[in-house]
Amino acid sequence: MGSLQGERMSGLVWNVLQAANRLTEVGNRLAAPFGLTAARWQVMGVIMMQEASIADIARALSQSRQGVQRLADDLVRDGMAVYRPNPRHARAKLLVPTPGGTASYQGLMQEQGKWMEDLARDLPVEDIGVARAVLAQLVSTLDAGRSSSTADED
Amino acid sequence: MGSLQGERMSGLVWNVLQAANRLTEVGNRLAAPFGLTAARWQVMGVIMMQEASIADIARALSQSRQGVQRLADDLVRDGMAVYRPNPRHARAKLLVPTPGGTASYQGLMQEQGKWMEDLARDLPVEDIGVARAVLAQLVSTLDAGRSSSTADED
DNA sequence: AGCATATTGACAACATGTTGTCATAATGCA
DNA sequence: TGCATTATGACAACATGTTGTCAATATGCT
Repeated sequence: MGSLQGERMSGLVWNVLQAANRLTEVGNRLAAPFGLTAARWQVMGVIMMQEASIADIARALSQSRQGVQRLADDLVRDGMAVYRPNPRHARAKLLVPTPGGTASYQGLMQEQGKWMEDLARDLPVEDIGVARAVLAQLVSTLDAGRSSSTADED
Repeated sequence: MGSLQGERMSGLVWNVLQAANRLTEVGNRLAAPFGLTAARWQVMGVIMMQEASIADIARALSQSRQGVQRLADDLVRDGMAVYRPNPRHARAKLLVPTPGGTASYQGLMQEQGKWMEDLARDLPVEDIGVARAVLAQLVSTLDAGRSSSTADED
């Protein structure tokens, strides 16, 4: 029954999940010295580009507003970011990095750069490209399937 | 600063994390009709091969005993598995699937097979192989780095 | 046999994500 | 203008993972 194609795909899925677990774990270790976590780092990444409301950030990360809300509150509590009034919306405050948050983020990005070069050293350049294309296609297919079955979310 | 190799690697990491999120989400939707979740499905997968203690399962999945313990208790509560005395260890009970759990798992695996074939349809066979190799190498490198820096865990 | 060490399960605290529900603010259309 | 719809934030419940701690059980070595 199980087609050869299907078997290979199952193996790929397993590799993806394993890799994601490891990457998140290392990401957390990398971020800890800067007072950040992998998840908060992601949020900082969004607001470093441009100030954004909670809902904006959630959309940028394909996550729920509620989850991002808690991360944002944590960042504010830790002095990494602050809420600023939004001239275009009374409730949707804008989250912006503090100077300290900016410094942490930039230091962390520098560490991440070194880490990425270490990881890339073991892999053929062209294979990385192929892997990216495969995963991008996979994400695209999965997203397409989602929008067809459920028309609304949140 | 950021090398080209590093940039490509960062992109790959982002693709991996995105793909893992989607896969887990779809996995949960797939498992729900069978009274399972993606996480419990994984645990069932281990004990379908061979009865195992909580610690055995945790090692097989590279997860913490504590996390697996809760999933196992959930499976037992839902009638998917039962604890059986371990002749070789007074405390380390063995987790084994019930007939109902076995039926759910097998039905789910059949659904998964169809899903995998759908996903594989969009992708060149040889590219899947390359992607798997890249991710396997990545996992290997990440695991190697972990064992060198931290000698003990748990 | 006896004791140090490792393994295991239980319990607690926490980080990260989800969904559901509600109230308020913004928007668009008759 | 007024009203239905949408967008947003807040709060709660839950699923899944982590780490830390403790007690009980095995195991191995002298």
